Amino acid sequence: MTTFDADGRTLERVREHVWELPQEDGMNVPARVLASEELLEHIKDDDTLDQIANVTHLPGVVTNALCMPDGHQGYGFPVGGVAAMDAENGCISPGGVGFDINCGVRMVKTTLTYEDVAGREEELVDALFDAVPTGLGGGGVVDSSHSAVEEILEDGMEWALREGYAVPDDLEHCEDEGRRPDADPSAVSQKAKDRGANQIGSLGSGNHFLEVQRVTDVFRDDVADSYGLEEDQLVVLIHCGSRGLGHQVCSDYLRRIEDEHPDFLDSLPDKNLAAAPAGSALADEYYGAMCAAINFAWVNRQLIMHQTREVFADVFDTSWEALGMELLYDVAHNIAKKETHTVDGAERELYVHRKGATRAFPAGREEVPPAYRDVGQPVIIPGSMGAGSYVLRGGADSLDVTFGSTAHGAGRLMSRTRAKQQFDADDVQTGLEEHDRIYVKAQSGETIAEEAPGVYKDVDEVIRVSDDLGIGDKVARTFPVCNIKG
DNA sequence: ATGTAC
Repeated sequence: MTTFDADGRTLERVREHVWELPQEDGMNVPARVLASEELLEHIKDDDTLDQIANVTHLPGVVTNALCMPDGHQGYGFPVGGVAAMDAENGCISPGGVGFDINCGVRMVKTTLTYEDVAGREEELVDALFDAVPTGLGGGGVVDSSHSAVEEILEDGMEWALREGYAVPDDLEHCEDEGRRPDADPSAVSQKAKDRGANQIGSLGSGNHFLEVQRVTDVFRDDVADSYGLEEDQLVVLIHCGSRGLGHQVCSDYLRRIEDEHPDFLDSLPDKNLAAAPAGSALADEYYGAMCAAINFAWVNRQLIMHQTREVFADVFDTSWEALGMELLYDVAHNIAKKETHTVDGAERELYVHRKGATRAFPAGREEVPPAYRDVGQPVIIPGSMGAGSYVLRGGADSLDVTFGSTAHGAGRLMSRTRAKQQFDADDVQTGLEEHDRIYVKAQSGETIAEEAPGVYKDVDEVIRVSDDLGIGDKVARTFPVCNIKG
């Protein structure tokens, strides 16, 4: 048997790119890491492997807890963690979703090409920076109003449609059509609502960004045709989440689990795995609050897309419709969801947790919108601001291997603290501009250092593993033109 | 990720 020695833990090779931590001690199932040996080298010395093993201690976890190819250590669960718990006898874990509930990515298409924007990058990046609020703290696209927050939490993208910020096609091209019907605004604390009220339509900070990109490669012509993507086309990527509102929801429920289920918490190897038993009142409340925060995040991305459309219409002196600025798809990176999966030949209702992982449903699955049902859902995976991104399609094997999931990014190589020691913001910014003609404009220099291309793994390697495994297949690759961030 | 603290 081939093994990989990782600082005290031994991974057993199941097949190419599939490594197993065998079941031992309190593990309910084995854990699996999906990675090449090159990617394993990046995580062998940190807490990633301990964390994914810890996840298997949670009650009702099914088949395997999984770490995606871009995985790295996180809070309780690793980032890049996928775990499915039985919806009746299992549990639901805020730590398995993450603080930034429905952090996610959408791609907006255009009919422009790189030629149309070459030489005008700075004009465009300045206009986008002016139109889209960035950075920590408050300030959104729409004025704060408590009734608006309530409606957004309840209705998600349907609110945006009613208010004239969306067209019906935008809803069709969101996971869950941009609305989680299980949302329960009454389960969201007033404090969370207050934090969200003046952040409706704001990018935030950290790894969140808005990037204009050009399509540089098409790998699967038939799928790219279905998605409306071709070489040299200009597209826009929007990456952000639920801001302070989602963060507050996560904090509130972690605290409540500590207060209300202390014995259960004590039985787990890591307190940060905090989970509420399925069927408990607290589990239902968290699920309702999380779904509401998910709705909020969709509206957040929608309003940023709305601003983007207006900016392009202004800069190119036409309408966004004439520029073909349709939403390709909006994917969530941090969510849990009740889904039906086949486990050992039987259909089961599961809470699938994807924390830093993307749903990657293949052709035929009913949740995939009709426009993409014959080819599989689009999966949008951002790399770093110097590397560009990928569009994949949900792979035929994803349901068997990962509960229909794949990676969500390149994955960090180092902490933000270390990144700031290692990189200088001005050097990074001028390097990108002079070497790659990538124009970056940020609210804070610290963010540029924290998000320097060198702090990320090789996104090409992450995608290679996803494609080889058949969980997410390469469709197209993009390269940055200009980027705004917090 | 985040008004970076219980």
